[in-house]
Amino acid sequence: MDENQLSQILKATSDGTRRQLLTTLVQQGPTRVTDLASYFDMSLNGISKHIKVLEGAGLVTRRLVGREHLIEANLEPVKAIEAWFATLKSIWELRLDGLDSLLSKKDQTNE
Amino acid sequence: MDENQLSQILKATSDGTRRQLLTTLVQQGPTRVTDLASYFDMSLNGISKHIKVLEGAGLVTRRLVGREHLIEANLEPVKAIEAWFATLKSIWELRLDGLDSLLSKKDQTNE
DNA sequence: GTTTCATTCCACCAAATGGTTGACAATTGA
DNA sequence: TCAATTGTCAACCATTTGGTGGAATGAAAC
Repeated sequence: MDENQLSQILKATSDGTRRQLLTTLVQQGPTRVTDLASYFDMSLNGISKHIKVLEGAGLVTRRLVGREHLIEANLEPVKAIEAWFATLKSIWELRLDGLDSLLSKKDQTNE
Repeated sequence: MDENQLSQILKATSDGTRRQLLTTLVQQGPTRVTDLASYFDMSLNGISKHIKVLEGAGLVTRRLVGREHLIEANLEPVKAIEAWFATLKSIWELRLDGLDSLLSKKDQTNE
């Protein structure tokens, strides 16, 4: 799991506007940049930049059709987040297990 | 699910140093700020600020014992991230189901 | 071929971020 | 009592971020 990539994905999703963009894309399927922008009270340029960030994180792909850019959601990278969290949880439980066995050992030797 | 809180959690975890801090805390249990800082090539103040960010996201709690601050990991907020992603996935599948039924309808009417 | 449409690139701006140092308050221990 | 330890706060700095407007590019339509 690439730390840098994980940072990119988390940072991309940490912005509310970008999460809304993703939600819209997931609901509507491939959508033009202009149409995406129409849902937000923001300049087209602003949305374009947000899309680039999502694209950089792999959360979105782009398909050019004539002069239009069709943007499509790709949820696969979010799995990296879940994997990271799962690792963290497993470390957590490992430590707790260690504490448990330590306690029961103490119990056996009556310390 | 509070959007603002979700942003805070994602932003807090989007930094590599803070993720390492969390990992260390999960491995070692409650740890003093100075001891945490010793693992990183960074000033104590820098670590202190990172801890504040994690604390703001609820990913870490603080217990004062004399002059020492014991920092402890709290993974519960990360569930909000998983919940958000689960919602996104369900919306995704909902749309695909819609497409499926549309296709099968077309199929029935032989269009 | 000119005009219109879709989008990005560039330059700019204000605010947030990640880091530093130095001063300060509280607790500890000699 | 007095010095050392633990940690935060405040100020500062460079960089990144989120936003803007305007020029440039490229395809489409008339």
